[in-house]
Amino acid sequence: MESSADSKRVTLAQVAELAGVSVMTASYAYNRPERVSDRARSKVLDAAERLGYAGPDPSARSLRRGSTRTLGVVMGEHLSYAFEDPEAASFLAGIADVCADRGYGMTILPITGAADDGRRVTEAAVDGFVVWTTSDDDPVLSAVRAVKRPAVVHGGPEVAGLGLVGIDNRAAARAVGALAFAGAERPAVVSFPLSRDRISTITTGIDPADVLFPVTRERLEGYRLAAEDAGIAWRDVTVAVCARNDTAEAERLTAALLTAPEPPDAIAAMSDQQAAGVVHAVRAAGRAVPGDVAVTGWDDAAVAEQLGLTTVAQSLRDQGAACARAALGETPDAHAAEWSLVPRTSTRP
Amino acid sequence: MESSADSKRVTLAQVAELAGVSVMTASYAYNRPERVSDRARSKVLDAAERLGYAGPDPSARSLRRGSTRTLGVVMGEHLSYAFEDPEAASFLAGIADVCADRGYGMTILPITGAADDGRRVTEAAVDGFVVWTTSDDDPVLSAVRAVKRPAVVHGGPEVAGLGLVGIDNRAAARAVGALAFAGAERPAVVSFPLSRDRISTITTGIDPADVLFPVTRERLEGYRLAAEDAGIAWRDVTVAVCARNDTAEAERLTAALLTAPEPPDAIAAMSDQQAAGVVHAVRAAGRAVPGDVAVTGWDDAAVAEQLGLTTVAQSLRDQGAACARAALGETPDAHAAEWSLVPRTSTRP
DNA sequence: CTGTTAGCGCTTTCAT
DNA sequence: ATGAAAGCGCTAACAG
Repeated sequence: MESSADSKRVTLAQVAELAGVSVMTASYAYNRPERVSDRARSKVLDAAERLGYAGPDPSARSLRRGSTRTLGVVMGEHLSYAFEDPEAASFLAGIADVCADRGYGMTILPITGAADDGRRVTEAAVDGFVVWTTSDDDPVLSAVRAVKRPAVVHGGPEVAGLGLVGIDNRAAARAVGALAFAGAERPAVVSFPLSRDRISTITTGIDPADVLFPVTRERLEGYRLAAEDAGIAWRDVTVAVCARNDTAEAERLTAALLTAPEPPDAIAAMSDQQAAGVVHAVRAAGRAVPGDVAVTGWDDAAVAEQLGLTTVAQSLRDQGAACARAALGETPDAHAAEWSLVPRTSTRP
Repeated sequence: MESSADSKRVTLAQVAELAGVSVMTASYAYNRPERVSDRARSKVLDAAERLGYAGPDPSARSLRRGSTRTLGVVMGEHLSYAFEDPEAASFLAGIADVCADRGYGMTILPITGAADDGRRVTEAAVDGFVVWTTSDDDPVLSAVRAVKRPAVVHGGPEVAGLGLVGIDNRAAARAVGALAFAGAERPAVVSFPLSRDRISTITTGIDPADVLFPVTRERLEGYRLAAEDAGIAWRDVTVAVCARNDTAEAERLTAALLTAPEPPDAIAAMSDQQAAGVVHAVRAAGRAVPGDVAVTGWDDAAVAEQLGLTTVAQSLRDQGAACARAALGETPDAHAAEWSLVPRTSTRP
C-alpha cells in the first residue's frame, strides 16, 4: 500500500513527527540502528513506509557529512571512447571493483573536449578523482588540481599535487622494441596520437620530446632506444600515427606502409588492438608474420594470445584499482605498476 | 601563486567578505555572470583566487537546487561485467552522449549482487535512474521504484512506475529464428542465463514462461514460435544456457552440442559474441556454416559482419540515449525501439 | 546591479 | 536511549 504520488518530497522531520519521535531518533533509525530501541526504530520505519519516505536525501547527507561517497572518473575528451576501448574498459572495471567494495559510487564525468570541461570537474559532487592518461596541456588537469581533492592520474602526465599510477613505459617499450626490431632493417612504429588534435599521419624523425601525450612520448622514446640499440637511426624509423586506438585504422595505415618502396620489416604498435590491425594488413598483403614483418603489441589483451602477439603485459584493471584506492586516500599517491614482456610468435626468435 | 594547503574549506561567504561584496553577488559571479558588473565579478574572482576557493560546493548546490545534475546507471549484479560486454558498453556510450550534451554526470552504481544493493540505489545522489535489463525478481528494481525519481528500465522487466525502452524481442527472435531454422531438422538455441544464479546447462523443453530474465524469456518465446513455424516441436529443441554473454563459453557449449548423437543443424544464439563462439566450434568440429549448421546472432556487432552472421540489428547506443533522455524527463517514459533483420551468409538461403 | 532573508534536509555536537 | 540546537554551503525569492 503506497500513499500515492505524494505532493512534495517527504522529509525526515515529517517521518519523525508521524512516528512520534524526534528527528534525531528518526535519523538514527537509518544511520545507527543499534543506538535506537527496536520499538522506536519500527515506529520510524512504519511512518516512513506510510509516507512513502525513500530514506535520507543523499544531497543533504553529503553536505552535512562533508563527503559524497562517490569517486569521479575523467576519461578524456571523448567520453564514449572510454567504453569502446577494451583497455580503458579494464581500467574502469578496476575502479569499479574498489568502488563496489567500499560502497562508493563512480561518477564518470561528461568530458567532451569543449571549453567547459573544467566546469564539469569543478561541479562534480565527488570526493576524489581518477584521471585517465591525457596530454600535458589538457585543461582538465588544472581543474582537477584546483578543486584540491585527492586525485590520481593514470599513466601521466605527472602533475604537482596529483598522484600518479602507471608502468615505466619507456623501459617497457625499449624491451618489447628489442624483440620487435631484432634482425630488422627497416623498423616502423604504429603510434597513438601525438597531440590532442589526433591527427593521423605517416612520418619519420619525429622528436618524442614534442609529443604531448606522456604515455605515447615515453613509448616512442623507448622505441627509439630499441632502434638505436639495434643499430638503426631513429630518423630512419617510420612512425604511423593513428588518430585513435583502433584496429581498423592501424590496418589502413599499415597497408599504406606496406606499399612504400621500402616497406617495413618490423612494426611495433602501441596496443594489441593496433597490432591486430597490423597483422591483418600484413597478411592481406600476402606477407608473413614474423618472416616478412615482425609485429609487437601492448597490453596482452585476449587478441594478443589469439594472434600469438609478442606484447607487454600489464594489468590495467589492477592499475584502475590502485588509482581508486589512492584517490580514496587509502594508499600513498604514487605507484609504479608492474609490467612484463610476453614473447610469442609474432617476433623473430 | 597559491595560498598553500589552507586550513579548512573555503566558503563563498569568505570569498564575498574578502571581495567586499555580499554573498549573493559572489554567488551570481559564478552562476549568473551576466547579472553582475564586471568589476564586482573580477573582485570576486580575485578574492577566490587569493583564498584558493575552488568554486561553489557541489553538494551544497545540489541540496539547495534540489537537483544533482547527475544520472544514475544500474548495470546488474556484476558491475565490471558492464565494461566487458561490448553491447553493454554501447549502451553506456549512448547514455554518456546524452549526459555529456546536457552537462550531466553519470554515476554508475556499485551493484554487487549483495544484500545492500538496494541501499546503493537509495543513497545515490542522482536525479534519475537508467536500469540495464535484469531479472523480474531483482531487488534493485523495487529500490529504484521506492526512491520515486524518474527511472527507465532497458529491455525489461516492465515495472509499474518505471519507463521501459527496448525492442520487441519476441518478434525479432521469431523473425531471425525463421532464418536460422529454415530447412533445419534439429534446431538448437544458445541462450543467456535463465535466472540470477546464472547456471550453465544443456537441456530441452524449458518453458520460457519460467525464465526470470524478460529479454531472454521473450527471445526464447520467439525462437519457440520460429521452431513451431518450421514444424518442429519446442520440446525437441535443445537449449544451451550460458552463464554469461561470452564467446568462449558459447564455443564450449556448442562443442558439447556437436558431440551429441544427433547434433544440431541450426543454432540461434542470443548475441553475436555467442554466435561467434558457435561458429568457431562448428568449424573446429570440421563442419560448415551454414551447410552443416546454420547460425544466427543478435545485435549486429562488428564481429557479425566479419563472420557473415545473420543477425538482428538494433542500436543499443540509441537505446541508451533514449533511456537517458527519458530518465531526465525529456521524453515520454516508454519507447519501442527499432530493430531489423540482417540476413547474411551464416544461414541457408 | 546588489543585498537581505530564509531555509534546502540532514547529522554532528552536546545535553539529558 | 533520546532530544534540542546549530549549521553544513549554498541559492531562490524577493526587495531595493
